[in-house]
Amino acid sequence: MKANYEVKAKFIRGFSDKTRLQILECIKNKEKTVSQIVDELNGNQSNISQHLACLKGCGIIVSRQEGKYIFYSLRNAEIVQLMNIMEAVFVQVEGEVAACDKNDERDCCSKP
Amino acid sequence: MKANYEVKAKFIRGFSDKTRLQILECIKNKEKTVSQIVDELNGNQSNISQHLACLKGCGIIVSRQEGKYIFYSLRNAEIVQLMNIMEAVFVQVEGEVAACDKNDERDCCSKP
DNA sequence: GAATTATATTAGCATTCGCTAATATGTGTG
DNA sequence: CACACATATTAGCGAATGCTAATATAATTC
Repeated sequence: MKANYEVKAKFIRGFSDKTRLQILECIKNKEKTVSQIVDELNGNQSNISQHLACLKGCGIIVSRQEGKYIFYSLRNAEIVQLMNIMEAVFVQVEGEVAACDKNDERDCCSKP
Repeated sequence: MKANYEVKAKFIRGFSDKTRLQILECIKNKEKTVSQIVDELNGNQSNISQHLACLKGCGIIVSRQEGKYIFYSLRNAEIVQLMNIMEAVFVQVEGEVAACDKNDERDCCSKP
């Protein structure tokens, strides 16, 4: 059981950003074009585009072109399942994690 | 269905680092002390300690003290399940994600 | 209680990351 | 072909992150 932790970390990092989580939620049930996503999230086109590239590079989403539109969707059902389990586990610890945030200037992770 | 994406992202970020993934794997089946982990991973004590604090702050692991030792273990069975699913989904996309790494200097996510 | 061992914290640095603004590419339309 | 619209890319900045080395705290042992 070898393990490439670097690459695995990169994969998971795809999920570890608030904007990317919103994008994933946004396209979870239905493929959407970039501009639809930008609209729904009320986001910046460049920013969303970059996050989409990230998610694609991480193997989390796929795209298909239709005329001048590009539709993005989750890669497959396993990704959906993973998102659901993440959510389920997250709600268990949410309070604790949020609390950890409160009392420090440097991030919870590296912070003293 | 409200959603605090900031906090959720922070939770997931706990899993998105190669050292933390190694730590989690290391204590997956059995609680371990800091020095055991440091030894097994051949790591830096300060570094490991900081990552443990991060994982704890993210609600992923818990600790208990026994004399001068502090034992760390995964928070609960759901975390194990999440790790397993992450692994299962990861192996599907591993090749692709690794490839994405190759050809760029800036990170896969933000990189041109 | 001095020395030892185990762990945590701090500080500082180099790198990565996420964002915005500007520009480029590509595709359809008059 | 000129123009509009959809998306991608680039550059640059400030903030977050991960690392190491040094120091602090806490519990243990002699």
